[in-house]
Amino acid sequence: MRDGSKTKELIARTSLHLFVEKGITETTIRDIAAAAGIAEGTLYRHYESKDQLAWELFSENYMSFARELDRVQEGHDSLKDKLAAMIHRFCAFFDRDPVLFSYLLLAQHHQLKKVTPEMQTAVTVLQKVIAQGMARGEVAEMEVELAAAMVLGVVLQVAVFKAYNRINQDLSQIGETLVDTCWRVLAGNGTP
Amino acid sequence: MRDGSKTKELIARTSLHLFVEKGITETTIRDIAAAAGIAEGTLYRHYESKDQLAWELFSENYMSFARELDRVQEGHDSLKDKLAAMIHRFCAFFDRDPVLFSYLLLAQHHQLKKVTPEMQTAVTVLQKVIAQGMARGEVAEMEVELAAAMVLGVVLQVAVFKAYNRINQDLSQIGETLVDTCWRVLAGNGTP
DNA sequence: CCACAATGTGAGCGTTCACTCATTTATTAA
DNA sequence: TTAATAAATGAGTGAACGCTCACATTGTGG
Repeated sequence: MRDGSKTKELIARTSLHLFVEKGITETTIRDIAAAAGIAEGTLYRHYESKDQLAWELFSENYMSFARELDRVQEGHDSLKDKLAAMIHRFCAFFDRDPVLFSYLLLAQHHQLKKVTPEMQTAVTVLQKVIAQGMARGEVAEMEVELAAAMVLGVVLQVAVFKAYNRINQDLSQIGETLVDTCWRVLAGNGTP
Repeated sequence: MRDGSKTKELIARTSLHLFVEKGITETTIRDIAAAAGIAEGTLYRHYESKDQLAWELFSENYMSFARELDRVQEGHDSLKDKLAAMIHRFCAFFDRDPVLFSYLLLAQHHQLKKVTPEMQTAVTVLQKVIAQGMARGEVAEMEVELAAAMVLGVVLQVAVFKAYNRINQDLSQIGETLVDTCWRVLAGNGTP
């Protein structure tokens, strides 16, 4: 018998590889099982559904991105600059024309409708962050933009991810963690 | 018995409505047949597959958009201004950072890979149009941008449409028509 | 060595969906 | 009226897919 946690890791690595290669909808449980050299049933000992597997991999990746951003604050400037530049453009374009931005992102009416609630949540969070951040007078403009882009960017990414891959998981969980990370980036590991 | 062409039109209208409402992948043949009050088999008398039906509706819509652009050249300036403004922003953002643009549009590596060939074709066409347009010295800068955005925009739209709805139709057909229209816009109904 | 739990297996279930085809119904031409 | 053609029908087909479950295998504590 194989060690349980090793098998789970194997499934995670194999499926992530296939998801990136072919997309989630196009990757079947049979594909994953065959590629990992395990039976289909085994996968369900470790993950309760394909949705959950995909979601876990996806949020893990975004958590490591968030951790990366934390490290940016600790002085790794070249990554910070790179990210800041990217995110600045991201933000600037969204500021200039959010409707066009959304339109380009999703390109179809029914997908736009799906995303709108999450987008509004993101905007609300964003406004709170900016308002409180400004009020406290501790936050540089770039940092607000960084945080804002983080929230907006990730939420939009999640929305697109969901639209593309037809995943039905809830956004609230990842949303909360993102707001936490956002605050830490803004206030330097402090709590709101 | 119903008149054949009337039935085809009914199918077209009904399915377009459902496609816009729910998306193509989420709309089944049964949905369309039920909504139109016909049997499933009837649909296949008029369209050889769901792909073909979706594609026909989609390209029809873009053809009418192209015709709209033709009419712009004939003096309907407010629409031209409106389109030009929209397309200018579209172009400017693409110019500034095509990689980020594509990334935002598609948000996932495997979808990017699918689109790349068509994108390259579009860029080639675009370069030809600009080069020849400039050489002939007849084309205002804005018109080049308009045409460029038209080609790029529509091809990208088609690519996103395909990625979202998993349609496997070829792009070459619509591509040629687009280049034709492009030339007519540039040269005022002349041929290259 | 045995009992028991944890893990692995893969044939098969239930469902969905695009598509087919034998049959029925309507239209037209002679 | 009748024969021939065109259109419409919907039960049925086969394939794909996520997921289950009865059973097999392996590890562990007493």
